[in-house]
Amino acid sequence: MLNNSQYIKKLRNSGLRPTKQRIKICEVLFNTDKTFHFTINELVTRISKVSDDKISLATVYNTVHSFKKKGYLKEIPINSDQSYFDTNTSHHHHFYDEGQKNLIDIDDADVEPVKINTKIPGKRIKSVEVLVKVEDDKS
Amino acid sequence: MLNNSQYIKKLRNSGLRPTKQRIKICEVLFNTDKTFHFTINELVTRISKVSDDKISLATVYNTVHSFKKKGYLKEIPINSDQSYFDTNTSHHHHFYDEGQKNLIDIDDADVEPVKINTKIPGKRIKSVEVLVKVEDDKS
DNA sequence: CAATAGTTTAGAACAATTATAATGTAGAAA
DNA sequence: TTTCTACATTATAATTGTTCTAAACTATTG
Repeated sequence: MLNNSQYIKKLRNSGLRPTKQRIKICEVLFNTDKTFHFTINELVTRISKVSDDKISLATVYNTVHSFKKKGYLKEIPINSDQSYFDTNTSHHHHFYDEGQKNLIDIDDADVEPVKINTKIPGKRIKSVEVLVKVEDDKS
Repeated sequence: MLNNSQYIKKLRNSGLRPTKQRIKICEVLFNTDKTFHFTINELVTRISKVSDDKISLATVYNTVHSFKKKGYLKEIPINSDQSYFDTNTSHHHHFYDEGQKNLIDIDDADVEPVKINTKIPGKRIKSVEVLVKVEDDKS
C-alpha cells in the first residue's frame, strides 16, 4: 500500500530504474491490502483494466522476473501449464485444488514447523514449502 | 523388479492393454531396484538406449499419464520448464537444487509429519508435499 | 477369423515463455 | 540543458514442452 514515489524509491533502491511500466506494475501488484496469486496472463488482464496504455507481454515477463529476483514476488511451486506468482512473500504455504486450479494461502501459523531430519552435504536449506492438494469431500 | 509377464499382468489388471510399447516403458521405469526421477525427454533417451525400435513421443506422453493415473508414477510439484515424474510412489518429499536442477528424495521417515491446523470447507486433503529448496552452503 | 474398441503414430497445433534487434528513455556527465 | 550511454521496452519471431488429430495398427472378444 504505497504511493508512486515510494515505488520509485523502492525500485531505485534495488537497482531497477523506475520506468512508468514498472511503476504501473507495482501499483497493480502492491496497491492493495490483500496479497494475491496470479499468472502472467491474469496480470496482463489486471493491467489492461486499470490502464489505457498497455505494457508489452515481454515487459510483464521481464518485470515479474526481476521482482521475483529482488524478493518482491514469490513463485509458487505447483505443476501447472503456467507459473503462479504470489505477492505474499512472507513464509507460508498453499492449498491447491487441482480440479478448479484454485490456490489458497495457508498461514504459516497454521502449519506446524516442518522438521527435516536429514541434509545434503555442502548444501543449505533455502526454503521449505508445503503444498497441500485438496479435492472435493464427497463423503 | 518384475519380468515381462508380470508387467503384462500388472497392465491387464489395471485395464491397460499390454502393448509392446507399454511393456518396454515398464521395463525402463521399473526394472531397477532404485527408484528415480525423470522428465519425458530423459525417458525418451533411456528408451532409445535400451531399444532399437523407437516409441513415438505421443505414446510416451500417453503412457506416462496413464501410469500416473493408475498410481505407478507420481508427478513432482516443482516449477520447471518441464514436468518431473517419480517412480517412487511411496509417500515422501524432495530436496531441489534450483541451480543444478537436481532433485533428491527425502525419505518420509526423515520428515516429521506435517500438521495442518486449518481446512477448507467441503474439501478433503489429498496429499501433503514438502519441497525443500537448497543452495550451495558457502559459509 | 471377424469385429471392435483401444493404441500408436507422425505431424500439426497450441500455449507459455524466451530471444532478437530496433527503438526509446532514465540518469549521469559535460 | 544537451549529450551520452547503459538500461528498458517493444513487436514479433523463435523456441519448447505438451496436446491434438485422424489415419493406421493391434489386442481382445465373440
